[in-house]
Amino acid sequence: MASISNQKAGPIVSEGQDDPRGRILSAAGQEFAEKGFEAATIRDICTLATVNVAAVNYYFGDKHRLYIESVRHAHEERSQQVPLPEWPEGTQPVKKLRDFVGNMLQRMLGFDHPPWQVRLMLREILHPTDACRELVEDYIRPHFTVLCVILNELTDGGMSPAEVRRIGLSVVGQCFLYRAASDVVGMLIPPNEKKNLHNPVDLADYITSFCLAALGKQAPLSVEVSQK
Amino acid sequence: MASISNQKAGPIVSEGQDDPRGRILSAAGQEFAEKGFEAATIRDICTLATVNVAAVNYYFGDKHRLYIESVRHAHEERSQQVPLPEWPEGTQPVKKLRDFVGNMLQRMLGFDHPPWQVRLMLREILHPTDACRELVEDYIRPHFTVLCVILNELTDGGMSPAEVRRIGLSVVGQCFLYRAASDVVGMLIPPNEKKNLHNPVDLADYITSFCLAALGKQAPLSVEVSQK
DNA sequence: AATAAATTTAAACAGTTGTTTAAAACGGTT
DNA sequence: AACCGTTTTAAACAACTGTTTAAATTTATT
Repeated sequence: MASISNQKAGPIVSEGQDDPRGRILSAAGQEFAEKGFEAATIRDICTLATVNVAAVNYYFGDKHRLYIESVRHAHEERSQQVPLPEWPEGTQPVKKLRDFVGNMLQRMLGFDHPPWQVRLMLREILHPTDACRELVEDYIRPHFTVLCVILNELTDGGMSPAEVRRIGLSVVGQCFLYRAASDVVGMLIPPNEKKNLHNPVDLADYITSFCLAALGKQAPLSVEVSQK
Repeated sequence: MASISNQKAGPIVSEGQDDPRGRILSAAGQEFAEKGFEAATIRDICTLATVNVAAVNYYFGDKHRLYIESVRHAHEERSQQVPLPEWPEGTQPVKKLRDFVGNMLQRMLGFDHPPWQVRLMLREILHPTDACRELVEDYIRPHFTVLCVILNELTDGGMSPAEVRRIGLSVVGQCFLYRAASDVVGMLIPPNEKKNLHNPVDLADYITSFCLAALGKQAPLSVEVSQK
């Protein structure tokens, strides 16, 4: 007879090594990341996952629910791949900020080109769908909160939560540009400059310095010749 | 017989008031901006433009060339809508920077919600296609160059072009986040905070201050209680 | 080994897509 | 009024989309 999953979407359980569900999830993530929800086709996904076309509907119900699961799968994997750093008690806030920025850039930019997990999450950030809320609550907000705590420590609690958040967005924004608009950034600067300066380590040093200087925790980036 | 335009794509010329070409261009821009290239359909575009389905192929050849023209049309319109500010000779670099940031935010964020021209350009920046190169050369690079000149003035030529560009990207990045990730930003901060602080004017003041402080051209944002 | 459930398969479904066609309507010129 | 090229139209095209079907196969349980 027909399968049960037409109504409830999915078999009882499957977490093996070569389980088709996992292969579909991975293939779908890559296709959605590269082409977006509409342009990615179930047939391409199933070919990449070496399963039958009907497998998507059998395991996930429909394309939309597959997409939701793909985004969840992506940020869960990425959380394990690049976990937040942990600091021993008494670590200098300055070091924490530098570590955090380096960690964020590492997670966003990756080692060579960014993994599909990040590109899929990025799509959801730029053009949010139903999957966005969970992504924000389970992935983005926890990270952002850590940053705000560091910034609060750094400024000895001398700023309001709103001010702290605004500075946090300044930190994130500087990193975010290199990820979201990487192609355009690459067109705006000379190729060798991109090679030499635009790597996670040097960028983390620079962005941290920029923010520390703005907060008066470090000498300004520019030697001032004349005061206004 | 059949029309000539199958090979050459487009009639001789049409720049009237109610020309169908212009209506298609406008409708396509809105649809592409909202849904992206794949999800936007020629039929929806033509319905919105109140022309026949075949009009797109008659005037533009195919969907892809219509998209290219739409992006061009978008940034040309936006250049006229929000032109770069002009300063009388001798204007303080600090004021120029503040004006530039305010201008950029105004152009990106718009008055209420951003116009479709900006959202279409944003899509092209985030997921570049053939239309990207022209967008960068004719729109983005000129703006970025102006910013770099201002920053160079501001630091009295005391920085290398590469350093200037990097700081320029810090300025742009802070603005860019509020536009590209506006939904997620809105989820990360309290609603009233978004209303009170996240408008072009206050954001421009803050971002300018942040950068001026980092460059030592203004007092730090945070009063320092203890030096490291 | 036999039975039942779970999974996989090939084929088909109905709907939509971008694009093309050939005829009709339009607008200006002689 | 007749002719011309230009524009607009309704209809059709083939290809592709997500989804469903019912049978075949595998897997597990008795």
